[in-house]
Amino acid sequence: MSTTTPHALGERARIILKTLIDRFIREGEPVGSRTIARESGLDLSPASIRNVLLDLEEQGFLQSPHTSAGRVPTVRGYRLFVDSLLTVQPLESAQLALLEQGFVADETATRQQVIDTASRLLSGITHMAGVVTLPRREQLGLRHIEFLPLSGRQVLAVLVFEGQEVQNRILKVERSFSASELQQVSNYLNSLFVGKGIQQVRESIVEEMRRTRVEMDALIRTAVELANVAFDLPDEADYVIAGQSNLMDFKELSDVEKLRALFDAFTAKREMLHLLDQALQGEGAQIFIGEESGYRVLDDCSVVTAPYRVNGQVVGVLAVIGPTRMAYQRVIPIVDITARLLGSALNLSN
Amino acid sequence: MSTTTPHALGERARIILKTLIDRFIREGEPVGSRTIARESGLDLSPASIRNVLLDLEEQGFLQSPHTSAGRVPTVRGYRLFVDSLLTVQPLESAQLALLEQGFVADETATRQQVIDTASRLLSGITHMAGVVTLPRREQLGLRHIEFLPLSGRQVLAVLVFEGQEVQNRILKVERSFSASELQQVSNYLNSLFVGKGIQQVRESIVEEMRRTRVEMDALIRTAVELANVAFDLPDEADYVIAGQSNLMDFKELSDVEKLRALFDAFTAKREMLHLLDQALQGEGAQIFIGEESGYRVLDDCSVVTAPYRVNGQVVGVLAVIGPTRMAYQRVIPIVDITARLLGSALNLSN
DNA sequence: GATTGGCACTCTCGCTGGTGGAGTGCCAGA
DNA sequence: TCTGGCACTCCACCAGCGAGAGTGCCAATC
Repeated sequence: MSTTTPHALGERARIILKTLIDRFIREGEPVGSRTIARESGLDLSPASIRNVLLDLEEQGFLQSPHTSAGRVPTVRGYRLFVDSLLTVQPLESAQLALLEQGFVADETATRQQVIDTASRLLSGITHMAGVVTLPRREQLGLRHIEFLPLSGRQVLAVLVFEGQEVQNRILKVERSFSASELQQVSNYLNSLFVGKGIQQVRESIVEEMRRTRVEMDALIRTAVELANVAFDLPDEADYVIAGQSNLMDFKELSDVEKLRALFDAFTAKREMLHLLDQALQGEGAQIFIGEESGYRVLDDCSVVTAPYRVNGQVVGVLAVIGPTRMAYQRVIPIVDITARLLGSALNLSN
Repeated sequence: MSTTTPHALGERARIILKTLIDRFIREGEPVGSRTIARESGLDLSPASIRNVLLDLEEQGFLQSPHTSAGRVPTVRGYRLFVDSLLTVQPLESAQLALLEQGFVADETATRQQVIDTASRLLSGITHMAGVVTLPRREQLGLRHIEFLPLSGRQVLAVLVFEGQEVQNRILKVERSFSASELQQVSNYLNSLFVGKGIQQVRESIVEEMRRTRVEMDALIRTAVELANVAFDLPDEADYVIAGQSNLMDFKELSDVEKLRALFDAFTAKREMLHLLDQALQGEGAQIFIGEESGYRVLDDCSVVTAPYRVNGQVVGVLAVIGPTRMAYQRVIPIVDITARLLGSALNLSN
């Protein structure tokens, strides 16, 4: 690369770039030198601004749709903006209130309801799409396990986790079990597993299975076998999305083809889940701008994510999806705070 | 009304109307007299056809977008077409196979999965939006009820219904209960309620409560009170939708405003549920064309519905939603057969 | 009397060329 | 180093035009 390193930008260039992007985010139209001269606060003529703009364009931070149309940020421009130019706004108190009200401690709310609320709030406040992944059970401690006889060769397994999460599974079994038999099985497994995460439970099961071969207690053997089936099913990741249709209002996403591809990706979920998984690792808010996400359908979108915690463990992530031209300085704190509120709402009443 | 009654249409007019609508459904563009002269099989010149078209337009079955643009069916035209002109096609064997494969007896499938499959199949085969309401629990018999102690003042209620339906509810209670206490409660309630529908259960509860005032058995009293809470929560109607984005491909729905309103209605669900409720009453397939539905957002859409049964009881309805210009003769049997297949898939393994 | 060919009419759609405005790049002068 | 001036480019908008499609009506025909 013969271009200078990105951060060799002078103060003036930085101010001009920031002014341009601020303006573009607000108005959505290419910004010309005259506008910047007026708004930047720098006492410079449009002509001088133009020189700087030319530099910025050469360095790949800006581009112009055509010769006489002002300039528009590139992905690289947004990146610089987000990383070092942006001044994160404190959340407006009205919006904060809205969020807090949304999560008002309602002890009867199910996990599903809390998650729905979160994604609806995200999309409602930002006017974009809000996404919340379901808590990964891998990370949640088991509160309770129970097996119930159904008719015939069916057993109902009920797994209760921290964070309001209840799972039912209907198991097909070899022979029928009596209620009291299953009761004992449940008791035994509870004493063994409660408090552990699924991963630990699986390890325990393996260990128990080894032990069982030696110690020939029929009950324990049954218990371990049932547990093995109950915990065998894969831990499918999933998410809830709200406000998809908000995206239809952005003119930069008005290409029907692309919009449709985007919506299809939302329902197919696979790619989105991959992306959101990456955000699970990171610490705080994370931002994927345009092509950075690596998924074609998101080329014209940015994704702002933040992980949320239950019991100190990161169990999921929430995100706002909108056009690359979004008010990052507003969205970032919204996602951040919602993540915290969601975490504590799920912690409640464990 | 001075106009003649709708069915005073002569045979010739009927043939012409049918030809026109068939063609319009296939091609999507206003149909002119020449086209009809060629396709109708009638040995008439375009000029004669025009005379008939004029009549049909005066009677409100057709309209022309502008003076020189051929003609297009009105809602009334479609209605007549659907009610008495249409020749329902037998389902293509390829599609039938697709449907049957989709519902192949998989005993491990949950109710949710079966429903999802149904709506996905509907939308996949028709290339429109597929909707399936969840089975109304009101109509489903109870297979099993169980109460489990959680920590503190929480009790987990598990309700298992016919049709693979399992419901969990975390109840807040006045005092904590022991496992064995709840076991007894569960046993008692099972003996009382199993096999009954929710409505009957509620009646039983009321009756029991009256009895309880006299007979002062603490256990029974507790049981009835818990049951009262567990069955008190409302039976929320809900549905699953698939292939929403298919609708974006129809040029007649390309108005972004309207499309957005439609999508919002799908997520809000309320209006849609009202509409689908109506279809619960009817016998077989039912069709709402354009404004007939009574909901603005559906003005440009038609909805083809059919109820489905579990244990002989109508418990839900499925629907295909698309533009008024849809291939009714194909869609009707698809919806019909899917309804039957869904019903038997849910009956399975009760 | 129903049917038909002829015809004038209407409306849309796509193409063309012209104009005004916005913004640029560059250069010469301060 | 900054600035005013200037020629240039490109888009968006509009009007005008011709082709094409389809109509309604009328007079002629079977």
